Amino acid sequence: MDRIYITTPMYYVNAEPHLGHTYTTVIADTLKRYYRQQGIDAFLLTGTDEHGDKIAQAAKENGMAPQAYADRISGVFRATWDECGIDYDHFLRTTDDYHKRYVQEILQKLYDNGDIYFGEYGGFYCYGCERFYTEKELVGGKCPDHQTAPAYIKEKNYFFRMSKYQQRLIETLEAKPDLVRPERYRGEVLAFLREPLEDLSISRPKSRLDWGIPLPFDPEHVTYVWFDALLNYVSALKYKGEDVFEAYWPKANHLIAKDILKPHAIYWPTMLMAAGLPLYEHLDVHGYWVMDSGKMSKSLGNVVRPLEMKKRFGMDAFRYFLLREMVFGQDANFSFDALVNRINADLANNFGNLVSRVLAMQQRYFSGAVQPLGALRDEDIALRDKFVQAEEEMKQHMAALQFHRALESLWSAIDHANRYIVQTAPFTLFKDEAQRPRVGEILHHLLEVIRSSARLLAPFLPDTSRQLNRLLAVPAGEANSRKPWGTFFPAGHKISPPAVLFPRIEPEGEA
RNA sequence: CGCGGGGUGGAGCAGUCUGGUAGCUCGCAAGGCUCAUAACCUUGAGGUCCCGGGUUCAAAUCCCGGCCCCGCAACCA
Repeated sequence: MDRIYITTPMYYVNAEPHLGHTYTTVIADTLKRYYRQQGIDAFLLTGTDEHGDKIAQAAKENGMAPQAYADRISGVFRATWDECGIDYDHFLRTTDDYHKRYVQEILQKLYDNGDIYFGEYGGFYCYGCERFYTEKELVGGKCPDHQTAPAYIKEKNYFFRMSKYQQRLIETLEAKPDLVRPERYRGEVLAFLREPLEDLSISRPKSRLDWGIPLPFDPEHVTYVWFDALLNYVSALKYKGEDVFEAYWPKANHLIAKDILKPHAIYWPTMLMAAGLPLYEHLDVHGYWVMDSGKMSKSLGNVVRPLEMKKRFGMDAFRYFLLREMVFGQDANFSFDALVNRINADLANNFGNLVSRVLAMQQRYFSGAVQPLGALRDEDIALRDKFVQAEEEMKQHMAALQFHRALESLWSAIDHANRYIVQTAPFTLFKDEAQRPRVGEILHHLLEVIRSSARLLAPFLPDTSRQLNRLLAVPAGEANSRKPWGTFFPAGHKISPPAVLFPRIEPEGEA
């Protein structure tokens, strides 16, 4: 059986879930549902990253112990994904015992193999980034990320011999063009690797930071947060069992945003090489959501919180927007106008209204009873083929992570169905008694449209898909039926009256 | 020579990798339908696809050069 292992990053618990976290998690969930539907066994991992300086500081500011603070935020993440209906298989916390043990196991292994050595390091350290900067990297003497002057500190550190694996990593990237996707990020990584790679400092003296995993070979030091966090992708599987690990590693698709490209494209593969593990299959990198109204800011009150979006627009509508609006890999704009526009145009008008008119006619003309089908006419065949075509296109686009195009393809078929109604005009034909059997056929085809849509939408809009199947009275377990067009509904099968799937959102309704 | 993204009808965006009628949403104009969530359907107006070269039978798309805009501040995906 084919398998795929889908991961989100372990979200750093210094902030509560916002738009970015939600996007990554939603595409991960969509992919999982999609692969499952294709008969591919998919395992979805998410979780929280809880060690490090920033967390220790944030906890202090909140007057809490680091663990208590991490417990709270991690709990918010988990509750959020639960509330959003994210179908994850495991939620890892980097403070979980099994994870800590695994990190120590790997550290010991690399130490024994000579890939970790003790050295002295002096340099400009940015507390915000939790990393040292070379003078060359500083911009005007300040950290390019935080615009603050770093402190010069000198300390004994343990180093991972990352440089040793540089050549092998370059060769791997060249041999596997789809290891890092989309292309532009692979290029970025290769560009970075043209410069000599420095060894990675992987420890912090306890005197400076004690909120971390102690090194097994030197309890006076704790593990650098990235070295700790990256190993989660393996430790989670190991925790589930050696058989689970064997089943899913290395069939990993890591989903990340572009800001954490370097740890995932450079640290992580070299760590895997040193640990003697095969590399992941894909690193899938997406862009940022840019707020139309300026920066995302608490003070401006425009922070996008997933649960508020769910409450205000419905989770499926929000998912639709995220998946349809962003081109995977590129930045996209987030605005309420665009969101409302998408919901009204695509979901309420085109699709919701289509379902509504079909079910209304089915109800009014035949009391909901499905009518028998005769020979297909040209327009019926064209309609069916449009959905066959959409499904094929969706398959290609999903393989390329082109969610927006997958949905576009489906909507092209949905548009065709709206045209089909106008062209065949069942509401006119119905006035002629002799034409009523044909009206029954037309509606039968339109019910197939809805059933196909429910199936094709399932990974993207799971709740809507379920609701559609309920309206169609599709028996449990047959939602994914591939029975040929026109053979699914027996004559007399009762369909429910229409329901409003996506209410139109009036512009003045937004704050 | 810091890195990266982008410049496509009034607005917002796809399309560019794998050259071959320039597409979508909104808006605008006219018409149709009345089953439907004032939704749906048809037609129309509106485009030097940033500029200049080059390759080609053919370039928004490939190559070279140039111009302009935007991020790299953050609660960070």
